[in-house]
Amino acid sequence: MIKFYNTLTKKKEEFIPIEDKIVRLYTCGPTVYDLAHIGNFRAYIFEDLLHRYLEYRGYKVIRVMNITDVDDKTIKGAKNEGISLREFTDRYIKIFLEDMEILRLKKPDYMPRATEHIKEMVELIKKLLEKGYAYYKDNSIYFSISKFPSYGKLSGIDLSKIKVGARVDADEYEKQDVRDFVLWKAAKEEEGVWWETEIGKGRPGWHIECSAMSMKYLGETFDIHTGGVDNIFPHHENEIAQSECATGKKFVNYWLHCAHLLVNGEKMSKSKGNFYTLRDLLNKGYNPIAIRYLLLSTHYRDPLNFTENSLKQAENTIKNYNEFYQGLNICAEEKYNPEIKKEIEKTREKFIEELDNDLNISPALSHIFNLIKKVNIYFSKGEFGKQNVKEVKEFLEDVDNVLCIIEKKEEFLPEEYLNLIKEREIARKNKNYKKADEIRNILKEKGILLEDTPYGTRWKKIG
RNA sequence: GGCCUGGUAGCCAAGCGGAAAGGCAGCGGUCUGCAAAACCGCUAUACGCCGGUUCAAAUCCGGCCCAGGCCUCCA
Repeated sequence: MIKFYNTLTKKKEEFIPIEDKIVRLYTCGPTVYDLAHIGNFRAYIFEDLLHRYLEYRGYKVIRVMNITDVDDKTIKGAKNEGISLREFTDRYIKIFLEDMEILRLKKPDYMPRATEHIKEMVELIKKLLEKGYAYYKDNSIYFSISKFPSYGKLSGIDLSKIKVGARVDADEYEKQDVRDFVLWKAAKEEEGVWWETEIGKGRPGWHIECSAMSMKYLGETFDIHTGGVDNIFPHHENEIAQSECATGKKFVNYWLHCAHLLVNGEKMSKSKGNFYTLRDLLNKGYNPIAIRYLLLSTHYRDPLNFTENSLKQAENTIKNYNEFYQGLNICAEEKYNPEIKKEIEKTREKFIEELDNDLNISPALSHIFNLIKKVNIYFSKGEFGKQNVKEVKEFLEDVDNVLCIIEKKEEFLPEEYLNLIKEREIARKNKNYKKADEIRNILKEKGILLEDTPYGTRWKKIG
């Protein structure tokens, strides 16, 4: 039984999809005006874990990740560079997709762009106008939150306590009530970005795209909607309001939000100089799989404190994990140890049990490490066979459908080195240790480390 | 000001009422011809601080301190 913490009910609840064995999932995606930073990727990695784990548990997942390619920041960015909005956002979409691949983020089934769904947004706004939930003011269209009594149910916000003032953009758009939010922004000459539509000349507000696109691809009511905690209010609250008023139906059953990432215990910001994009870290030589692992290994609802030190630790973990995975290959014995299979199955059960519990990844990982320890004991005692190798590797590959941290390297050694290794094994058998050590040192200088195991000598490349 | 998180060993991080998972780093040992790897042991009488509830608290309650988030377009 899978349980998720639902922001809407503030409780852990059993997950029951609307349609058996199918999950309709909407994950808030990027606004493509700049490179995504690791804080953003924390959210995307959480969404990736959710996606992969649901599939691991046998669900067919239909997932949408929106791309916000029209908003104040993208318009401004394009204008600054004197290029079209399309050209500008295309560039960042391309980089984003590359970054996703580097971090092994599973591609959603749909990645709709806001600018390609103006028609759907207009339809939705028309519906809200017809039903009296929206009103025109100076050619912009606003949603009237006073018409939706349950406004605030997601964030638990008390409207009467909303501070009116500093952060309200008073001069730009006139609203009846400062707490109302904009559905459609009247065209502004200086922006140069607008669409001629039935509801007027203008461009969409931010919230409406997610409602329009999620409903288009997932239906008027769907299973899961995710994002960062900062999206709870106002973004997701507004999505609920506009969607439920338009359809008269419940919008989303489960709302999942991930906590923020901190850097050295502080909020990441450009002025503090603790701002990292994925590219920054790659340029420093960090292993992207370690970045993935680090962002993955803390529970999604807990704040994650990112430091380069912890990233180095993650690199070591990933290195050890993969050396274990690779290192089993040396064993080609015919013998079979039935205990291994039992341990694997126990581990698999615990792995599932933990992740079923609101994606509780840390203990799930600890069970895998405990298995590795047990396998190492049998392995070094010589109580291991090639069928066991296969079993263990298959298990790690199985959980890797969720974790994606195995680095499958096809590494080859030149013939002459392989011959040296053979020579050394003969020397060792003849107790000619001087020669054996010489060969080992020669190879070490070439960056090849030899390890003698009960099953023969294995090698690995060292950095 | 209102609402909400987190503060567990050198570092990262689980546990959330009944004898402190796991990872990384370090030290000592076992194995090994020697290494490497692995394994074993040691590194939190203790979970931000102070009180309280309880037979029993890291876990519940109150207060305080620190860090962070949201309060109209930030994942």
